[in-house]
Amino acid sequence: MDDSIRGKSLKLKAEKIILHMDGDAFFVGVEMAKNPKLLGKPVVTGEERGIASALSYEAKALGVTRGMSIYMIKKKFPQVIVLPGDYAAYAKYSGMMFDIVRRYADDVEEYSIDECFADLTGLEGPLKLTYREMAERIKKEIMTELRLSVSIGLAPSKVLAKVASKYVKPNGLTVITKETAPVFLGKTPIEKIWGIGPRTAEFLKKRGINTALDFTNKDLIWIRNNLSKPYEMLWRELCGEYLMKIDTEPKTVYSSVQKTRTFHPATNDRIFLLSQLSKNIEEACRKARHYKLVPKKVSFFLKSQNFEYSVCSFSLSAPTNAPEIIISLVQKKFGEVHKRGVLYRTTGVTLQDLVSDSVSQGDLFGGSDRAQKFEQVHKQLDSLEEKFGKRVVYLGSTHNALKKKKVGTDSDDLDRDLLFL
DNA sequence: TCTGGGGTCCTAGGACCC
DNA sequence: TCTGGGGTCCTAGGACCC
Repeated sequence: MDDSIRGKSLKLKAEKIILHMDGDAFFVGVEMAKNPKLLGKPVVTGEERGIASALSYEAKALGVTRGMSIYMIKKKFPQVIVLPGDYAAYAKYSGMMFDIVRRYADDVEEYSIDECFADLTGLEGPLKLTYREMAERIKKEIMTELRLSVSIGLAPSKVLAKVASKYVKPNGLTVITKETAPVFLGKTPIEKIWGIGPRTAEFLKKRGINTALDFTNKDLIWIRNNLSKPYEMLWRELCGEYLMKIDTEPKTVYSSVQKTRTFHPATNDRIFLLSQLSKNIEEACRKARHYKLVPKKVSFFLKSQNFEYSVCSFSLSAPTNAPEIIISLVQKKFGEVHKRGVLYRTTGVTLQDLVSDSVSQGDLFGGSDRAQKFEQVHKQLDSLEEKFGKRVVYLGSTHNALKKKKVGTDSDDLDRDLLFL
């Protein structure tokens, strides 16, 4: 075989074809699929949170932006239709969307509720379709079966596939190859690259790197000397190397679980803040129990009006997901983060270093009797709540968080049965 | 971006040891 | 008392993602 031909065929074989699919204004898209009367209208979701989480392109055209307060939207744009989020529906449509991609590819990574990656490499022959035709079919099936619009990018690496799917949006289909990449990268501002946030973008711009092409034109030595480890992989992926693997495992393990709550007006009230933390802890523990996980460490924080964090973290002598234990420890440490005269807007708790509860149960030195009794009680309560719907029972220490909740008060919170332990 | 909520990974630097 | 050098482990905090 001629050397140049052999070189070429090896290269073709090595080249990966990665698909990235991104839902267009996904939450709003699902709302329109559920209720086609909304099509063509300015729609936003996020009413329950008080800020816009997704906007239809019509709403965007009016000047509504993501994160804008619902109050402001209703005042300035009375024609906009404001909807509460319907997360169960989003999850359902998300699953159906990914199943359509699975008709074509075995290896699909569900990256977020509205995004996935898939490996199409080598499917041209068996499917008797070009890669572009596969993407076209996926788009068409999602549109006709689910009435959803998506944008797709095809490229030899994940990072380039992300560039491609963003390049034309909504309803786009963009193919980038190693050869054509410079054209696309030259038109992509550096801050639009997946993995480059505001801090790194600022750092790079100061050094004259304004586009993704400027970035790939730097040599690898420069990247290594000036940036941290993950950016080398980013650089190589932008150059067309396939390094970030498709991860098809569904997410069932967490290394941490976090619950936070913002309220307004900001406050310094100890009792109120502690009751908010108590609620955070209850909810985080509930989630940990659901995944049969127990934390070895706990951290909690107060965030001030100026967005300054005061954090406190501590290890548990024995892992537990019984909120009573954790609440009493947080109460003891509260003084370390709470300062007089500072107004706080957010509380939060993170359960860290989660391990399987079966592992910790078998431990002779494991939980105290007290902790294990609480854990038993919560197991019972969890199944009770399965039956009667969520939030049947709250701890007494959480009572204040419900009573004093200022925003988005749903009145039946107050009527729920409270259990004082 | 006048800023909600839930995650992950990496790094610098301290503690501790020889 | 002052002085090295080197290794490991852990933690806090930064930066990023959707």
